[in-house]
Amino acid sequence: MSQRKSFDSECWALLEKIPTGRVTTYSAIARALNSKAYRAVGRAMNRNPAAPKVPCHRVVKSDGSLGGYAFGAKKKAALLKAEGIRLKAGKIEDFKERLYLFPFRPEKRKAKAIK
DNA sequence: TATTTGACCAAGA
DNA sequence: ATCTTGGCCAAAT
Repeated sequence: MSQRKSFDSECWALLEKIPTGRVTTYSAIARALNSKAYRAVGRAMNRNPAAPKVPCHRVVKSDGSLGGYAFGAKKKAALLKAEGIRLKAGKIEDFKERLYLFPFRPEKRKAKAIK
């Protein structure tokens, strides 16, 4: 009963947790799923189920550049700017501060550190 | 089943 | 700073 949803579905679900005006990285999503499949995450985005509904445009690369977008990189930049993200030389300004990381929860709740 | 591909990442030159 | 190389994982072919 574990993992009855596909890996891709899990990725899309996490996207909805990204606050407006924030961005996250492919790596962060993979880590949230306790995995290193950053590439699989990106592929999942391309196979995005409902583009405007799922904020896949808020997912960027680790170095602060936007990365790709199924509707075109230009569109992605425009969407981010509309959310208040400033771009500088094709990269996100104050990337670290704009970056949103998902709560990291280890499988073993040995310590009640979270929740 | 094996191979290929991809909206990536990190390190090295 | 850019470019190359190797690695990483899941889904598609």
